[in-house]
Order: sequence, then C-alpha cells, then structure tokens
Amino acid sequence: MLRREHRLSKGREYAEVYRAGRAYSGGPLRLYVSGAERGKKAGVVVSKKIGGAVERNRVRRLISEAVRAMLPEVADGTRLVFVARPAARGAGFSEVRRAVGELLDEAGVLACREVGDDGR
RNA sequence: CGAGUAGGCCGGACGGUCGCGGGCGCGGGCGCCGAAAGGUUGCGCCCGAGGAAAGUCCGGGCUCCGCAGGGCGAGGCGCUGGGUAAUGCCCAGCGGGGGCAACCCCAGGGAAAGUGCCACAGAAACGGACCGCCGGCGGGAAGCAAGGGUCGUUGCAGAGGGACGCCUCUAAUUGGUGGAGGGGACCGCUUACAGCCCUGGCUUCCCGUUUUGACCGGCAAGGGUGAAAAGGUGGUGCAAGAGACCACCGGCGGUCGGGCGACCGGCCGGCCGGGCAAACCCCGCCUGGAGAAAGACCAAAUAGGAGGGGGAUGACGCUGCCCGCUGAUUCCCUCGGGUAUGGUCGCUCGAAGCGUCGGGCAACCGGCGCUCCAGAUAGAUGACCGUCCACGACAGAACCCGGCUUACAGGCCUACUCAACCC
RNA sequence: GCGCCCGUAGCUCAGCCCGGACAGAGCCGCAGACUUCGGAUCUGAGGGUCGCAGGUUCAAAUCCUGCCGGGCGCG
Repeated sequence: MLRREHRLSKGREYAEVYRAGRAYSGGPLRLYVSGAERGKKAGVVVSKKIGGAVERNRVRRLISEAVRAMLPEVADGTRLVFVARPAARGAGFSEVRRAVGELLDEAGVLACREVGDDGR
C-alpha cells in the first residue's frame, strides 16, 4: 500500500480524474491520468465483479505494490486511477507489474528518466 | 484390525531484504497543506484479521428519541427444571420415534370454548346405516320376472387395424418381387344383452298348516371405500348382536405413593370422545422506536435557495390506532443547485483472555494470580529470496459482545459401541 | 447499516393468500394439412427436480424453517 500522502482520498478527487483525464487500457487494467499543480497521487478501484473481499484485496494490493515500485519515476503533478478489469482476477504480480509499467509508459508520465536507474 | 458414535483442537512453518496501519518513547520546533479547526516528519521498540471475520436469522450492551407510560391491535415463542445481561441459545431431565448398540431426531401447551377443513372413493368424515344379520313371518324342488353384487384389465358379437419365411389367383419386371383376394395371432374401439353368485317375491307341485308388504322393528359384528370408520385381541353371551359381560393391552377419570416439576408406579371405577391448531383461534409468557451515516464537540458560514400547502382549534415526534406526553425560524410536496462542507471524538479494557483452586451431574458460577490482544476511514497483512513438509480449503475486522445457521483442503487427540480373531 | 420483492416449459407469465392427485395459457421450436414453393391459417404431439434441502399433513408448486441465486428501495 502507498503512503497516505500518495493516495487519492476523496470521492471528489476520483471524479476529477475521471472527468478531466485521459484513459488508457491494457491487459487486465485501465488507467485514468490527469494533471495537478503538485504532488503525485494514485488510487485503485476494484469492483465487486472481480470477486469477494479476499480476491479484491489481493488484486488491489498487487496493483499498489507495482505502483509503489515505479512511483519515483512518475512526474510530479500527476493523478492516477487504476481500475481492475475482469481479466485481473487471479493475475500474478509479474503480470500486474508489466501492465502497470506499459500503461504508465503509454501515458507518458515517466518524466524523470534522466535520474537514472537508481530510481527504484 | 475393521465398521461406527460423540466431543474437542489445529487451520502451512522458519529465516532474510523492501514496503503499509497503529501505540509508546526520544529528537524541537520551524516549514508545508488548509479559510479555519486540524493534519503532516525521522529513529528505536512493540502490536497488526477469522473459526467462521460470512449470512444478517435471534438475543443483549451502548447512543439518541423529554419519560420509556396505559389500553387495543400486531408479531414472536410454547414439555419440565436450571444456566445467563438476555434469547428462539446452552445444560440436565421427561415423553414420543429411530438404531443390535454407543447414540441420534422431535415448533413437544389446548381438539368435552367456538368456527372451519378432511379432495376422490364410500351409506356415512363425526353421533352415520348401503349391502347386510335377526325377529314378526315353517321347509324343499322347478319355473318366471325383479333388486343387488360379481365376473370385468374378461368372454360372445359388431365394424376397423393387423405381424406373417402363410395360402390362392394373376404373370405385372426399364437391373428387380408388382396387383387382387383370402387366412390370421394380436391391438385398441363400440356394445353391458347373456353367464355366475346372493337376497327376498310370484306361480306350480310335495310335506306342513292362523295373518304376509322389496313392510315394520331390533343390531352395528361382517363386507366394501378410504390416509383415517366410532377402543384392540380372544372368549362368554344373544333371535341376531353389541364393553352387554370377562381376561390382557391401550386410553380416560378418581385416589394413594415417589419426584421441585414434566412425569412415573400401584389400586379402584368405567368404556366416554377420529385427524388437522407449521387452519382461524383459546391459554400462558415476551416485545416502545430508531440505529455508529447512532450521537457529542470544534471550525466555516451567500453550503444553502425559490414556489405551493398544513400547523398553538397542537403540526412533527414517541407508535399502526386511541389515551397520555412533548411543544414549533417547524413539517410535507415540487423545482433548481449540491453530491457525505471540513475536522476531532465516539474507537476499543471487555458479561475479556490464559492459568489455577473451589462449588455444581452439567451448562455455568465464585476466589486468586498473570496478560493487554487490530482499530483503519477510498479503508492497513503485500513483493522478492532461501529451507522444509502432508504442497496449503473456506475465506478479510468497520461500534462491541452472546448464540444460531451456512462454507471448508488436510491433519491430530480423547471417550464409547458393535463384530471377528489372538492371549 | 436497515427494509422489501421475485425464482413455475427454451422465453413471458397464471395457479400459491384459502393444500386435493393429469400444474395451465401465449410465444418460439417440431410434425402434419393447405400451397408450385414460402408466409399466414388450421390440426397435433412433445417439452416441468414448480430454485435447493429438511419438516408439518393422508396429501405440498401452495403451509413452516434453513440455505442458494437475482432484483429494487431508504439514509
């Protein structure tokens, strides 16, 4: 799980990303991206279509862990919302991490590449 | 060793690196976010989902409704005694049912308070009489008509269909067995007349010699129907019968004894009474409403507005109705706006857990000692690596407890029963 | 966190309250008739664990209890 300062906390913030942001889909996930003045925040949405509480927690934790590992590479002033699609049911960590990386790359939010590979 | 019954326990383990939520301690406030309230850091130590956290089916605590009131209604529960904060839960027993047994199952009050229902069949579904049996009213044989029953998933008959390596005739053939007629097991349809049995009647004959009608009276055993038929079985008895009487059994009433009680046992009386209350109902007991988005506090207030209607002749609320209580910048509807206005508390120490001693058959209760064991708020348990095994099921707290129900890979322990064999 | 409703033929529904013996209707599909063929029409047959499991009752789609699945509403 991300630190609290890097989480989206209000329903209003999610609605803002949905309304003003762009959407990208790939594999088991869908990503909404919008900008902000400062800070980096991300949220994860897993609906009941995925399964029971245990399975939903499992999917959300895998996504959070993948995002946490890549967060230093994300540009400042970014709002992210990941939505799990039905294919995410029962996915492994490596699969989720690859999907998160591809979506972030496609969205063009990995601005701090020049920092180097010590970012993780 | 095998088959089984009951109860209880565990729910992958260990180590390392990175990461998340909370508590405590120590650096110190600045800075930062915010309109404000308030929030936000680093290091160290400790803690961090379940037996069902689930379903939300019961019962409570807690909070608010001024109190938690009375009556009606509605709902729930229903053998007895106990346990408990309380229960529809648990324990011990009683009664009934099942199992060779250990043991298991049961919404298990009232059917002489009343109403209702019991299809079809049957005379009749609760105070009944169809066929019958007996008496009044002798017996036998033959015939005739009648009533009832049965045969009957049948026979005879009728029209139809019809297997067939069947029969006859015809001689039809474009590389292929035709056409016509007959026989025919069998199949369903129609017919319900006949046959057989029982009952009484009429006629004739014979014996006998008071009266005669498908009548009157008595009876409820038997037949038959049904899930169920008016206590059961056997006997006595009688015109035929019957708890009319007798024995045993079952039920009911009384009484005596045992038990706190449900109930059990003995004796006496006497035979009276179908089932359904998870049908209405009667009796007894229980239940005020809303729910953590409960509720309290802080900050900001153009985050509140417009129109219509009701309201001190009592709105709204406590409650579905009445009484009683409360007592108003309020309540209801429509339109447009907004999308929990922001934050802190409530928030985890509790009918708590573990150990031990004592009481109790047990559920459980009491004493003493020790322990602190999630508390998030878009919501904390994850990723990677290594080792081991039986290769990991069902499944995630959201105010808190006690139960019930449901889901579940695999494993362990204890007690008991039955059967076979060995000593 | 509360409250309510529904599961019956392939589909849409009756029947349930007040239990009774073949569980019905329409549509679709199938077969036959009509037609040169098809449509329409007519005729016929088939198709059901009444969501699941227990219980009450002589008897359960119907009554009771517990589950499963689906849907709706309130704050």
